[in-house]
Amino acid sequence: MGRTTIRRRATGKGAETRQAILTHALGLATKVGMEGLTIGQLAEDLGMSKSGLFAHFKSKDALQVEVLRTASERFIETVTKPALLSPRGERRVRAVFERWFAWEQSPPLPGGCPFIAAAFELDDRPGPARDFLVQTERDWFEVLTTVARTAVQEGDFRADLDCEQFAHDVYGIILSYCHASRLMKNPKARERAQTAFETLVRAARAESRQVKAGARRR
Amino acid sequence: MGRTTIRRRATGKGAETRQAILTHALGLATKVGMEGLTIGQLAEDLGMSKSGLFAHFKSKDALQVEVLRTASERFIETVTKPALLSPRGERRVRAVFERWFAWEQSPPLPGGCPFIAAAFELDDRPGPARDFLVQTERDWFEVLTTVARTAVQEGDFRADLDCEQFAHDVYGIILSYCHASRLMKNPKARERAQTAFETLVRAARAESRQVKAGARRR
DNA sequence: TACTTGATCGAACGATCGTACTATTATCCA
DNA sequence: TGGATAATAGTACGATCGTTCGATCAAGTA
Repeated sequence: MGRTTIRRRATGKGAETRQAILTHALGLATKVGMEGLTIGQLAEDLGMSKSGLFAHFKSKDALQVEVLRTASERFIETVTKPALLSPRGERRVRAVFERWFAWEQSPPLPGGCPFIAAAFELDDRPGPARDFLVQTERDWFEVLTTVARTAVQEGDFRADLDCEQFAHDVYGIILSYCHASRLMKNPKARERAQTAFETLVRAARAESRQVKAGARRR
Repeated sequence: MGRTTIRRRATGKGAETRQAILTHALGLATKVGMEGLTIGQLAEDLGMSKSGLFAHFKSKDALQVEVLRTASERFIETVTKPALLSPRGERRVRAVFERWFAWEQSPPLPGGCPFIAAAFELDDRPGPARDFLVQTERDWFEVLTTVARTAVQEGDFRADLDCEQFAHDVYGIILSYCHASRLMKNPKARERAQTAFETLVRAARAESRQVKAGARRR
């Protein structure tokens, strides 16, 4: 019933190399996918031996999970935490949306958001990597839903807003942005996403009462 | 300047086997992805030798392109053509949307829409497969944009509707449906997609004048 | 029936995959 | 500083990858 976490030293040389591996692996995974990740390629890129690298993780499955875990930690630092510094309500919803683009375009992720790539890669491949990803995406949906619900509580959004539908719709905007931007190389992708988002927010707003001053955007 | 198409017999035993290969490969690709496709696996599944199968395509790149071409042809038969039988206007827009779900859930595609999976798999991998996919997606966007524009011409949709934005938004609904349905196994995925679509259509409708009788749904 | 052509097979290529073992070196603490 | 332990390297394994080549088999035409 207990955690099956492996005892592992948090400090020392090993931990450093391990982090270096995961950082590089994450960036690589955004380009070649999670299955495209290769022990041999990673070892060559980092100038170490296959077996030396492999020893840090005991299987490729485990490596994939650790890469996703690394991504998840960085996502929280890049998107969730900063967004929670914004004032509750619509502004926080906007902050989450904007931080997400900072995440997607950040230099450590040359191929874009690893979760989205993994979502369509692993959706039909059961295993620990897929399981971990699903949990991560659940957490992300909960963030989206919660900030929307907060905006309802603050009176920015309609009381009868379906916050889960709102979260679902926001993710649709994000996904179509990735498609337009990464595959189609459409220069208007960001603009289209913003337009869709503004429409969605406008429809979510409380119309019947004047909201407390300044709660609207800017 | 000429086509680089290879002369190939359209009939005979070879063409039959070739089709059988492509049909099976397409279904397999929806589950394991385009890179996950393997000559050896295909050969074993179809009970033939690797080299015998390989002879039909002269490289894996070519095989991938042919799989995408097969998918494209079936997509047109399953989605585009039937939708064009619906009356012009909003009803045709709805038909395209509905036919797409029939496509995504059709038995030959056990892993869902191959284009969407490929879009996120190949977006960072230049090559002929990616090039072909981009063209296919361009065509699909053009279908979406055109049916929306037709609805404007018919007076169902607002005259100032941004039809490309509409197409972009519809695809966002479709993408978030795939995410919710395939990865998250959310039973409400279809429902959420329909809700989002109805909102989008409602916002696109011409409100200022009474549209010709019966053009509204049902 | 002979010959041509297309379709398929069998075997093998070098490369690379994930993984397992055993050394050897580096690091850390008493 | 020495001895324990962690980190890395070396080598090898069986499997599978895409691909090549020559042989064999089937079909159709003369």
